[in-house]
Amino acid sequence: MNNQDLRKAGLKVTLPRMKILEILENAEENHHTAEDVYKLLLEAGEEIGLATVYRVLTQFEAAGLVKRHHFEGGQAVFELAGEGHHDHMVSVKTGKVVEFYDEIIEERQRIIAEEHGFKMTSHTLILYGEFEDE
Amino acid sequence: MNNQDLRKAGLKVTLPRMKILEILENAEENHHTAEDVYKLLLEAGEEIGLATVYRVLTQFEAAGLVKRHHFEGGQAVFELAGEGHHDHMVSVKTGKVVEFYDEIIEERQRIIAEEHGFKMTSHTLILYGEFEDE
DNA sequence: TATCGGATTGAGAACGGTTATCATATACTT
DNA sequence: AAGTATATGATAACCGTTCTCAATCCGATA
Repeated sequence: MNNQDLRKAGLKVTLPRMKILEILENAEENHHTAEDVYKLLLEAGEEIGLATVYRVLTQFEAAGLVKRHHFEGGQAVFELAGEGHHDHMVSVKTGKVVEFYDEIIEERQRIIAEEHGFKMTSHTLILYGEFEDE
Repeated sequence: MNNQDLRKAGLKVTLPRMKILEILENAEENHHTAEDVYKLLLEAGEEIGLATVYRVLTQFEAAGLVKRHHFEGGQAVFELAGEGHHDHMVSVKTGKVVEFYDEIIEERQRIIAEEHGFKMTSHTLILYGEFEDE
């Protein structure tokens, strides 16, 4: 992910955009709230405004570079959009997020949608609970 | 659903609580935002405050009488909690909601959770799209 | 490389949904 | 019917997010 990707997305290459991409790529966790990203940038010594973080993340989302999820808790979380779709398992205790993909579930969803005359454009499946080792 | 249910839930039987239950039971739609309920009550000539609606719905939720869902769009929606669990199909065009249940999906979720050492306590599956006849 | 014009930024105000505050009104006990 | 604790309604506060707008930056052009 680099300047070319930004340009391809129709976005000027600016410092805030590059820095935010950098954070999303190099952070330990894959899923961040806007405020997370903002704080990480401040800690890294960058001068950036929270509004810019929200704006840029929204632009990245529109460009397909990141995905936005609404887990429980009010704040949206963002992740770099890799190639494939996946669903999420979220710890209600620690917030830890694990991704998974199950073709059987995907297939059933398509079938159910069709049975209901429903043209499905997206879906979200989130499992809440806690990991046994936490 | 009646006064006994409220008492059983540890809630005093008050006018606002009864009226809100009534709305949830008799409305055309199964899924309502707090503001929906509020407006329906006003239209029905009731004097009630929005704060009360939120409070009561939250209490109902805690008592297991209603379920709260976070579909896209920011506002939470509430539905009477019937016996069984189900998932949702939401029209991004009209907001129409259809419920469904699929044992294969449920089963796969349990298996996947187990495979990840994850103690699942709840889950949400929402399909977004539009119905062919709308 | 210096200039220019439109896009982007940062600070803070504004916003929408929801929750907290608090004085008043209302259920349930005796 | 009276007393007491709980519930209510109006409104302020709250929190995450978006909007506003003057100042700044990017990058196409000369």
